[in-house]
Amino acid sequence: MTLEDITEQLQRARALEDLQVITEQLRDFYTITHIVYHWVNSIGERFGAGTYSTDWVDRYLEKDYLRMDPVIFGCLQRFNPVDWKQLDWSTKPARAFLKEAIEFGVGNQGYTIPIRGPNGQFALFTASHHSSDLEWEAFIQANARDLMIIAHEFNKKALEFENKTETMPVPTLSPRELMAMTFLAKGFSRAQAADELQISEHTLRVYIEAARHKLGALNTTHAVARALSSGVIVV
Amino acid sequence: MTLEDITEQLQRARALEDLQVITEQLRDFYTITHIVYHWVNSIGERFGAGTYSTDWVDRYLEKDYLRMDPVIFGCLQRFNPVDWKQLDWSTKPARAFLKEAIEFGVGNQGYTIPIRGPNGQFALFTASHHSSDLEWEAFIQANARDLMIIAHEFNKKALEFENKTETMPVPTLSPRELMAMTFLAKGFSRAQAADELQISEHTLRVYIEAARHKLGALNTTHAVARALSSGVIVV
DNA sequence: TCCTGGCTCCCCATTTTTGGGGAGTAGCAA
DNA sequence: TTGCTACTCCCCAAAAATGGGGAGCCAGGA
Repeated sequence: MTLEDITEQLQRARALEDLQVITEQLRDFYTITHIVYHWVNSIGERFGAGTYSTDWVDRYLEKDYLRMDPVIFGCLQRFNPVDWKQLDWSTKPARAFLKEAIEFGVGNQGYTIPIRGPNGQFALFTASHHSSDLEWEAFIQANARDLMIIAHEFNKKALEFENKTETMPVPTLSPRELMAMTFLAKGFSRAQAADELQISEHTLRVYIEAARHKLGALNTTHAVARALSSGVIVV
Repeated sequence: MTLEDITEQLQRARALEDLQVITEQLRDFYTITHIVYHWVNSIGERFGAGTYSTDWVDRYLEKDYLRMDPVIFGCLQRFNPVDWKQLDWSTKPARAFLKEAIEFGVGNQGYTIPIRGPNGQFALFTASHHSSDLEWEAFIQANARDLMIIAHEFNKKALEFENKTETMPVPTLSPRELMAMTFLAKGFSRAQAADELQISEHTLRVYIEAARHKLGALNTTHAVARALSSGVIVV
């Protein structure tokens, strides 16, 4: 089975289970210990496909390691893929976590690609292996680009699956409504925003209300949050 | 000059001007009309390197086309690169905008890759050309992967430059502060959020205030907006 | 033509938020 | 031990936001 075969299969994937199978194929293709795709969607639900043992996944969730995993933390602040060696393992809990991970069969080497989608969607694609630093470096050097492309294909699929289920069409705000929301997002009070737009505060209120209703928001803050995370406005 | 030469040069780039030169080299290498990298950083500043005429850039900024450009709008909601033909050009202002863009020398075809970095950073990498649909499709088919890798290299550099100069370090919110902001972003009132967190509303207020100060925000809505667009919280 | 949508203005009372202040607990690290 | 940070609770008065209502003007599409 070649890499081309696998990516083709990835593009044909129809459900989450297919992604699971593909992580296994990739692991075998590269003859490494693990391939994992881990995804936090726009409403905070988590989902993963990968070759970690279920014991480890269960333990990870149970102990809420998400909150202290240096890989997650590092990737949230980075754009580039990270080799695990680059991360900050200096704190005690971080080292304990790493030790436990290795006991559960995670490789001592790892390379994780952060992927970001619209609406704050965030995902990680990880390759992990038991090997020496030198071997691992060579592996990364040789395969970094392919891994990145594959990671993106995975995320494409994950978003595709998500969109099938729920999508609220993004409402169209009028120019004044956009302005109003933008000023609010910038921290202006209603009075200030009205002043800036050279209209009465009462009028501004009408826009905010209109925008709120269009966005299906419960209050002004919610409306601004929705407008921002749906990309309707940019601050 | 080969593509390898150009990417190597990209990796050696030291300043924004270097990126400008590289867009020109890429344009010539692919023999297309334009290559543009456009970037909105975490504090809303805009920056671009590319081969568009300065006339067009000036006009674009002057008319505030950012707010109605379907390319921007489409990319904000998508993960995949978009061919301009897929976008929604049905509104009148959108069509007028396109017409004007073509008059100013922008190609009738275009392919734009959205790129997202940490802290809500967002960038676009665009290839544009004057050509038939078929020719363009072939070009994209042949070069999509390379373009994506190049786009990522560009963004890597841009983030590198940014970090050198100014960075308002992203504040670290405590778990409770994060919860508070998250509930507010979800549209909960303070009373509801406090209820949800099983604490008094007074306590919740302390968190909101603390988060506000850490985020340098003028009011709650502003704080939520900043938390969202800096990626501190995800709703 | 009529009708819709966008823009503008005004009133009311009620609820919510804000901006200060202070004070005690627990846990972790130097 | 002595800090520091996170978490929890409380008071008050002033400012801001909310949720209804109504009304007129203009432009563009059916």
